[in-house]
Amino acid sequence: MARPEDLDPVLAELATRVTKALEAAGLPAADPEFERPRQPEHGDWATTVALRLAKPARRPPRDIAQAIIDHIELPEAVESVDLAGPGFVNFRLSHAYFEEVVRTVVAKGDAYGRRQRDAGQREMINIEFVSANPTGPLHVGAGRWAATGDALAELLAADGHGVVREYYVNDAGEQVRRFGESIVLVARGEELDDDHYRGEYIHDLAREIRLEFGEDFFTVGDGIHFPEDQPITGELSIRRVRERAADGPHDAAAEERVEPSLAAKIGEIGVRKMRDHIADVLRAMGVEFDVWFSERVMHDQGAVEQTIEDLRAKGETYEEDGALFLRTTTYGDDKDRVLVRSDGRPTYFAADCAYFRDKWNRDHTRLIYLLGADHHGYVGRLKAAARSLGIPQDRLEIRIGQLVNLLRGGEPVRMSKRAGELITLDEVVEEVGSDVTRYHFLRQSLDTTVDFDLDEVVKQSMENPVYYVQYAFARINSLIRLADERGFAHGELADADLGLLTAPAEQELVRKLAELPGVIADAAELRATQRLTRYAEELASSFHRFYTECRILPSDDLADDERAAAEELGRARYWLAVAAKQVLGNVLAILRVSAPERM
RNA sequence: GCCCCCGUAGCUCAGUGGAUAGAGCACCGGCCUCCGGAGCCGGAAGCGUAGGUUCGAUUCCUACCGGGGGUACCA
Repeated sequence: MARPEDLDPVLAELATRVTKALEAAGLPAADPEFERPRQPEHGDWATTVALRLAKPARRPPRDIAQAIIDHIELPEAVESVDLAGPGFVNFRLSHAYFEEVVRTVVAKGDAYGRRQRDAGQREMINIEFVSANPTGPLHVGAGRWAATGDALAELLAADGHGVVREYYVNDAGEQVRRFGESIVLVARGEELDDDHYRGEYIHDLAREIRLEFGEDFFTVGDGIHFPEDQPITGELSIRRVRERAADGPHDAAAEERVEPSLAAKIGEIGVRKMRDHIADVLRAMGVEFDVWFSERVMHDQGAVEQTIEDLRAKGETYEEDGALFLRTTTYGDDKDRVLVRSDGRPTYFAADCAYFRDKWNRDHTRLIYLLGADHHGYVGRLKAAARSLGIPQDRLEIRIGQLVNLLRGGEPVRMSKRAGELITLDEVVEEVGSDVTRYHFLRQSLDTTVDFDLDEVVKQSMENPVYYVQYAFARINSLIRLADERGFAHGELADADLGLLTAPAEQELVRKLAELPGVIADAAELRATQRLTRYAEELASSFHRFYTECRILPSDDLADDERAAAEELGRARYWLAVAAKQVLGNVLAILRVSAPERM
């Protein structure tokens, strides 16, 4: 957890003073950890160091706390200190401290809350997410990884790290051939087998390819020539998709039905189209990847073979029954994994290893994988593979997110084999919007299974928390707009007397503004986007209360003697509102949820 | 069988060792002469069970109960 004293010089100073007080009181040295008390009556910061010290010092915690209080020299920004409960030492910050917060927010602007790190503290993080196979449209669950991965990336950047967003495209191998074969068979009007991809989108692809390349494309076979630089264009209209048949036994006969090279070629084209479509959908959700990493290119460049050779040379492999195994059990995996099948073809796991090597060689200091719970079984072998390749254990981080239940009116949307109707992500985004979709996913912990009820999300859209937050933002804008229209003389922040902000609602709001740096640091460290959405809701709530209780612009019907005071107070409140807008805007920017001027 | 996640208010979820466990929805009662009522204020209601560690456990450990997912020379 980020230490508050690393983020705030005042806290750092206070930590020093506590340490000195311990020394002056003849107590053992200890790290004074600070936390924010839940109850406002308990002050702004508390340390539990007296409770921790009770045992080693063999004195009652309250005595120790009192000794600290007796010996401490308070920094100027700390107004008071007191002893409470079993031995808490509570500190209350001065009003001047919070006035400074408002000034800092306005001065730093978009940078407020973000962390600057020294070169030594700064990581170069690669975060891989979504990476859905480009053999079909994205389902709703992928939306969760899109929203969460993207916001986490933004959060890590805000925490001062370098970040690369990456999508691994499985565009090689057996599944591409099978995908291409599915398209060809559909184009020829032939029956599909159980292990073929099926769905309206396969028909769409077949139709499109026919339009672009001609009817012969599906019948000529191996002899056909494909110009490498042929532009692939055309709108893909994917709507209702029948679920592809899965889990079927591998049917060797299916391989003979379409010439392998033709199937592979068509599959390649289909994959490119699907990948473009996926990129479009993700873009509609505000997600832009820095790297689309092609598995096929990696194979073409011999990186997979090279990696297998490296592993063999390092003595991490052995042969058995004609297959080459990687000894992943050495590194805690349940069983050793096949790198090269007995028929000589490398497995996908071999490609995963090569991909690891490539990523690590790109000078990242940390590799984050965001995977769904359905891939939980891969974690052991991925970690083992990374270690086999010499990637330090603590540099690879695999986050498992629980799955999304797609519901309609409280009933699960069936995903049965043939008849099941699957709702794609682009349909959802189109129907409920990117902001609602993202926010819904970002609000929940990765450890929680999310229910995404199409009816509820649409029906409740007007009472969705995202609107509560956006409404607060729009409301502040409206206020500032109105101030301008009325010619309210808000002057410069430097001239405003922020000392006038003493009402409870004002204090609460300013304190909330002061929390942002810590919230960002903790959320980034815990990889927990829900910390930010909660904070956004709390901040919006604080603003709404402030707005309700505190008149900002002076009323029209004031006597002259009241007017001057009201305007003075109004100026201070105006700048508080400006700071609130800045902070709320900064949070929404990290979440990549829009901050509307009006709604 | 083994592995992972979850069990907190009527419902959906926050809270990864601290003080009186918090939001939203739903329910009940208040607040519009003036800046956006998509708002504000108040009320009722909860840590699956049993042990353990600790000054202190919703949080960490063990067992059990209940729900979800995973356990391929698949891709």
